[in-house]
Amino acid sequence: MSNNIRLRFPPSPTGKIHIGNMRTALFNWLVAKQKDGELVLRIEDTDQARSTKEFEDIIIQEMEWLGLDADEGVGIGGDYGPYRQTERIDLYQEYADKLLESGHAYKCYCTKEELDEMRQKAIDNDEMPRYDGSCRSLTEEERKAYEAEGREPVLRFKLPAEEREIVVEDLIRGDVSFSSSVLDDFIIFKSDGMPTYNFAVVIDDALMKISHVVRGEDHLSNTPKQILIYEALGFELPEFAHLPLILDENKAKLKKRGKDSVYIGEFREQGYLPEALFNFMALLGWSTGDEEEILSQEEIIDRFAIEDVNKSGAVFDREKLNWMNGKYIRAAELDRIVDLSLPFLLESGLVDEEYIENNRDWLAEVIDEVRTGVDYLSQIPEEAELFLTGIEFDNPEEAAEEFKGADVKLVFETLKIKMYEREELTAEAVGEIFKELKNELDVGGRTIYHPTRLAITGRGSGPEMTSVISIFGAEEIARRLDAALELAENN
RNA sequence: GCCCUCAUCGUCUAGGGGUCUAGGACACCAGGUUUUCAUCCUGGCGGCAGGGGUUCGAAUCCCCUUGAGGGUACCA
Repeated sequence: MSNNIRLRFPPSPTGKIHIGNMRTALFNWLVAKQKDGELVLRIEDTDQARSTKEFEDIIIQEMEWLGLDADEGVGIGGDYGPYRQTERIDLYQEYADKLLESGHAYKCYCTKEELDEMRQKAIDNDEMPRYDGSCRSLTEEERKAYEAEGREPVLRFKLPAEEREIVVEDLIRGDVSFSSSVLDDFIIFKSDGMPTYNFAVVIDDALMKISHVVRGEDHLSNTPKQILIYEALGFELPEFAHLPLILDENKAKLKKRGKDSVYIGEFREQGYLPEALFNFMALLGWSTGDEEEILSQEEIIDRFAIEDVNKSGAVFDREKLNWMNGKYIRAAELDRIVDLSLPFLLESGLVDEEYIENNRDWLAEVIDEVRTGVDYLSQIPEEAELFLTGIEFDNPEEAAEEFKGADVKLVFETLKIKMYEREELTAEAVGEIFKELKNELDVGGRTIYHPTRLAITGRGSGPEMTSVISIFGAEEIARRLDAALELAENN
């Protein structure tokens, strides 16, 4: 399947991966899948101070969880490796040398302090902070003198002498043009021997034969610099597409550390379903245009087009994600939801391994009932609690009063009899029993339902009574009814 | 400061000159189902940032203003 369509997702492992990054990965994946191309996972770890292997593992793990499989890259291999930038230094060096030879780059010995001073002075004078090019034409003696001082040079890209327009042809935004005069001689190799982002990204994308560069809008302003490098090296330009950013509740670029965490791992740990997150992320900046928003992976791949992506930023709306996730939870195979819910139940202490072993079917019934009310699976325990613990009234005296009411005993006793009359106590059967109760007994609906619910669940509200009774079974219900009556007599 | 981008209900969006008294989804509100909560169904509230043009006719095209965001690092 080689049609020269190649995309890449190049995260830097300097933090846990969040919604913003993953949405970019998703869009790249979608284009690759749809155009029958390949997706490359490249790790941009040139920031030695902040990159860690641990974060790299997290990225891979979370992509896998969401089903965003790469065809090539770190952890997978391929013909264009290595795929970690720190393992590609020789390559960057090689192309940097070419630039040096062709006169497109030069060594700069200015220290960070000198640069900072220069920048500050410019800002103070209300001028644009740009590198002044003082090392542009150093003599051999000056160079030697600096080296004798022990200064480690950086490599700077030399801007074209003549001012010119640099046009980024963007699939989403159309042509965006920049004047070279707003750029300065930017650094392509750091003094620690690492390439800078703008340089490495060009070398990698070119050498890895990337055809489509799909990335966040925050990279748009850097693109002209990269285009200059492509040109200086005689590389062919890829297609560019700059995605709108995902914003936080304050409409600012999503931070790695916000009020509400947006790390992918936390969504997983809270019991969000990967397909729900997938669906939701796809709709951040893109839409099919018609009314249905619950879309399968296939439908999304089928209908996605990078050209249809929005230009404006999208606020991450957790409410909508919750709604969507709830939909998916209700629609999913019960078995799977049970498997995914068990760890939460275990953690809550409501059940233990042995209990699960012996009561899996019963737990499945409970979970099935309770899943209608949750947004994510970590909410299962609190919803399931009333099925898994004994009755405890918040206020026993008040409860007792409720049970002392006229006809309550009659209702309870009749209910018991009718339950035992049934072969199978399905929710439908219980429904019929309640109807009979209402018809045969001369009591109001409230007298039937409210005390019954209280006696059985200890609460004033909760899942539907017919389901609760069906799930517990006649015997347990009878016990609870009796206990309630007893409470009434003793208070 | 300078450069770039963006601008439709609170939020995600449809809309690419007339069919828009602007459609859908989430949230919210009301009603129905469930004599509870939730689910589910129905209905409602709510928006083209402002000002100029162009045009017989602008949410749609152009300009300005305003606002928001991004970039301007030996971060990526």
